[in-house]
Amino acid sequence: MVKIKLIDVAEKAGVSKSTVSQYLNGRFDYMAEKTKQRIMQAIEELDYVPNPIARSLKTAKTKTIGVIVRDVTGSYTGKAIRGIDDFCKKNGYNVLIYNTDFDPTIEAQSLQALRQLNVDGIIIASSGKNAELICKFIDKGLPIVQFQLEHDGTEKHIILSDYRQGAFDATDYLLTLGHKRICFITQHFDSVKSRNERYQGYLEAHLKHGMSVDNQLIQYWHRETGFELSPTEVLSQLNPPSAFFTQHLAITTALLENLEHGNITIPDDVSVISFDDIPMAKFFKVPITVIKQEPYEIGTESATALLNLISNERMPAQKTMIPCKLIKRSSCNTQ
Amino acid sequence: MVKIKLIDVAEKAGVSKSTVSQYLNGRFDYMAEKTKQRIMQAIEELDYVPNPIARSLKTAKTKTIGVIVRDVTGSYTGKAIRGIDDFCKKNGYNVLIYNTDFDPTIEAQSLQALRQLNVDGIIIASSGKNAELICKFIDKGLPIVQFQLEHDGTEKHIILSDYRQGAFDATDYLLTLGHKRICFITQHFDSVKSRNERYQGYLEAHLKHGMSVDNQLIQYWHRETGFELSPTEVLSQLNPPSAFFTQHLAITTALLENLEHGNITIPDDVSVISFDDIPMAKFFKVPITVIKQEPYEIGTESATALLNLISNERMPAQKTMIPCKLIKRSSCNTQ
DNA sequence: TCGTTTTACTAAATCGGTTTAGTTGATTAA
DNA sequence: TTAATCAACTAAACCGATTTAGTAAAACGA
Repeated sequence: MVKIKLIDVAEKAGVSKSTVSQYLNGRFDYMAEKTKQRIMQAIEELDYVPNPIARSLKTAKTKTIGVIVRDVTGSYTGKAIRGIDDFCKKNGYNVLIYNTDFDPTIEAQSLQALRQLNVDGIIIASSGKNAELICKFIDKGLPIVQFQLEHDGTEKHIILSDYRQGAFDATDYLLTLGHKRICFITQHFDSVKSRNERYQGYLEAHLKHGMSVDNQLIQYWHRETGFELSPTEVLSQLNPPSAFFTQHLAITTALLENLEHGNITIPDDVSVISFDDIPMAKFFKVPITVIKQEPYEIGTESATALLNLISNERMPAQKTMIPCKLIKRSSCNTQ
Repeated sequence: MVKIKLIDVAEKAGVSKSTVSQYLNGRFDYMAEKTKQRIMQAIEELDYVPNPIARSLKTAKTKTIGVIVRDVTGSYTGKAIRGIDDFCKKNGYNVLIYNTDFDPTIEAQSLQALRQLNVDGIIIASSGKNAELICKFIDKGLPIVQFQLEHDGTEKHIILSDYRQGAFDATDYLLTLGHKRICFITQHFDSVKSRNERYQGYLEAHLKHGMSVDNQLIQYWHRETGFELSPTEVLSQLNPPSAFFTQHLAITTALLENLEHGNITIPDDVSVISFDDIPMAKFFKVPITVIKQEPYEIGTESATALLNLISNERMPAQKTMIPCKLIKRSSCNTQ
């Protein structure tokens, strides 16, 4: 198969390479109508498609962006990627995905790899451990948009759920149902702003109901080691909570396992509300009430922001928050 | 930020561009040890990284492969992609993902797009509607590996589950439990070999148990329009089945919805077994017994095959089947 | 009528590597 | 001693586009 190239088109149309290139790039300022026609026809007849590699070499643009996530396999991440990809494809961009598996070192390597590949921009759900590297890249002119998690609040362009509102709604709902002690299970705050925001929402809801929060109600879960204090143990303490509010799906899964293991029934023994929607939740023994995020929309918003950033060099920093939605199912009892 | 290029390295090391290029490509045949050292050091000091675009232009290799799937968001597809990606990254390849949303037209466009991007190869879970295009590309020398679904059996390189064995095991299990009438719910066969293979497995199991199959037991589901005859209706027929065997997750979901709606309980009223594992199945009201596929492994196998094909030009055609595994949960009763 | 613009196009440099065809000096074989 | 071989490099062409600087002819203005 002989690859048709620009010079073939030029010869066929009886013009120079330059003119064909002008045509391809829509610079018709000083081009005779009939020249245009001839080039168009030559392209048509030869079934010519420009070589993006050659173009990239000269323009230093690849029409490709990189996306760094923890794991495409996750339900939030999968949908976010779909949102990013759909928007990018629609705008002529390709996307390269890098999985970090929650490892900041791999995250750093991915950032480096993407830069070496000359991507036009990067969308990253960062661990927060590579803030300096990200800043360095931004300073060097590489457009970067973050999503999913805010860390120190210095992020320039970031799109995420309105965690405060989501956590507020969840807590408010439970308090309205009459719960007095709601156990908030989170990963360690580690100065991750998004985790704190949820906590703020939780606090504000208590404030609204004129209630205070007992520190014992804040419980921690680690990705590697699980719960610091298992939910069943929490329930056997003095003044146990009547509800659990888990901050993401992995915690919810661990919670459900633990409760099942301890023969504790939802919602009779304890109510449960979870951040993140659960696939096929309706078939659960107890369909879990959740705060649903909109990962697909977060994806499209991130991609929109990045492509803007790519074309508009100097865009003002901007933080976009997508509202969460309370989906009532049957894991919460009135008290 | 000044981009370091090959010529900078050459100057610093006091050699020509060619020599540096030789070094980069590991052609040390006639290179003095101290030259090697000097180049190495220059690269080190300048923190030089070759520009892959420039390299691609000359070599006509992009170190990128394309993957065409229906939807990354699916649990099978997501894991398969992870498998492909992990293997490719490990071998210095990047992967571009194209989603078709089950639309053969988009599939064709994706194939064209990937070819225009000069990917080194393509992995595709094809709809079967673009067999000629795929053949044309293969003939033109573009390595292509298929996975997930076999259509006319003429596929050159293909990796998929051993559907016949999986369906056999599922059916055998139900028959052993004493079921006499098992309803097999599938999409229309449409001469898709993988769907037929499942059916063959289903038949063979019956054969083993000395039983015949009633054609009424084969029921159809369409992606757009749902069931031809709803499961509840099937159950209200003369000689109803005592078990359903669904051929993939989307059908299972539809089945469960329909049964719930008709107040039919699993497994008391009817047993259910499903192809494809179900995420978080253990929390279901009735944890569904499934035939689990190994999408991650299918992904890595596909990638392995493709990279071999890319380097070994003429590889013999090869079909790889990954065994399925029966996961017994509690949706099947003894009869 | 002659200089200045404007129009319509092109030659050649460029992007950053790879690769081919040499070149040079030293070593070996006849 | 001299041609042939070999080791260690290099000059220059090339990949397929874009872009800059420039040219020739036509149109315009005074």
